Amino acid sequence: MTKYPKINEQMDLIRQGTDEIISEEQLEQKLGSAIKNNKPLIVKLGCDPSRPDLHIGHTVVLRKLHHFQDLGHTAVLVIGDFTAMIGDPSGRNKTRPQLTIEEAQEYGQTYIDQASAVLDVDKLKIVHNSEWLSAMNFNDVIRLTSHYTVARMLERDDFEKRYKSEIPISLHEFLYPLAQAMDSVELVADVELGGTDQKFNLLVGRDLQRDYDQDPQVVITTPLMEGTDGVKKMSKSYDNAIGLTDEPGDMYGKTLSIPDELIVPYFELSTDVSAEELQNINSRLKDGENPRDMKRQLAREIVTIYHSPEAAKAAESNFDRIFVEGDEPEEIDEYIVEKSPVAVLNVIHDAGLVSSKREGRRLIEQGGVKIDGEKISDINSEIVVDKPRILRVGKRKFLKLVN
RNA sequence: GGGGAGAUGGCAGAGUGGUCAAUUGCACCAGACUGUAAAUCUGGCGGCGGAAGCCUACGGUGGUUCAAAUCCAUCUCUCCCCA
Repeated sequence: MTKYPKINEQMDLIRQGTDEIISEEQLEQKLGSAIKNNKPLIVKLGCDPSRPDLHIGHTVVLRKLHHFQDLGHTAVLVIGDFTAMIGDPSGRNKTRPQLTIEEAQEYGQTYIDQASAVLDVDKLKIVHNSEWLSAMNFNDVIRLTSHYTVARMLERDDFEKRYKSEIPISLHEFLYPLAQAMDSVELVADVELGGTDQKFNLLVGRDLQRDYDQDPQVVITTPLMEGTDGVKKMSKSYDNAIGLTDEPGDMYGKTLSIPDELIVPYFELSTDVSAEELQNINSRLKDGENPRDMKRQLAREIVTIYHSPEAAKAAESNFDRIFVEGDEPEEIDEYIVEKSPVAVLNVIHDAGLVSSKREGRRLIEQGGVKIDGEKISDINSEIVVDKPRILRVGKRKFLKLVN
């Protein structure tokens, strides 16, 4: 009669790769009543559509949401279009552009498209928080804010830090956690997921639900993934992210550039390898096997998830050609040159391989430009395109010159 | 409402009349090396130019000066303290 796995089996899966569950007892209770009443749990994940470029760090929590889908529960993705329209000023002197409704909608869709690599979109319930938040009037807002105190707001880590280091905090930023909590009330969420940096916001949801006489949601946080630099958390703005829409070659290369210590965490958080396989990788590393081989496997896994096994294979052999053997890739974009003896500097500039001639000069001076494998040293060098020529700028940029 | 401090290149943060296209660190790019787009070392890191040089730039605008990121006025924004 039951379509749900046993509670302890569910718990095992849920615990995998999570940072914290607040609280496990409540979760078990909720799972129990879900089975008893044959009523799936409402599992909520909010997303910020203002930056729709997802990277594999985002997929950690999406993967967790997928687990709940697998267990038969209702996954709800809340597109934070309302909050995105207001424009989060944190970060300062950026004057972040406020999104229009259309943009927020469009970005939301992009988000869903990318998330579909990890989630079961057909079973996903998607809502926009503008549906209820924009309907609130000032009276509602005041009543909402009265549920929380300034002192409690300042408990939040980043608010506290900003306050102490004299970085401005706008009043409306205090409304963000409340708005997000309102989403939980509106959805009567049983569980809310988020990265560890979201813990505060998620907890506010619990408090608010209690005030609204709801059973408080269980909060589950997932670890933040470190970026490819191994120093900061993964983020597009730190330029240390592996984007879900990255080309296979980029994905593969970026993965190989991670520090060795990140191999296991990456496997754990961003791939679907089994616990046994993870164990295996761990012991191979301990036995002193060349970490490169594990890293290559990791890179293949990742490219396979977002592209295909074939793309992974191609990316790998391409990588070997270029970086291991110093050879050219098999496929190179063509660029048509109009007149035949043409200055190398002009070509690399016109073709967009460098952003300015100044930069092109620097590269030539430093020996970073090659034609058919021959280093160019003279800034005024011209090239005769009597046959296709391979132009290489730096390590990774190639162009086949034709006429 | 009163008083004080500040706004500098992607970020952090020096510089307080010429020697400043602006010290330094991070990030970034290239070269060498390497299992790697890791680490390390070397070079570079506004634009045009072969170069000399020129142009644009230190929150906005206007001014003083032979000369301003630096001085003055004003505007915008931010932080702190007192009420």
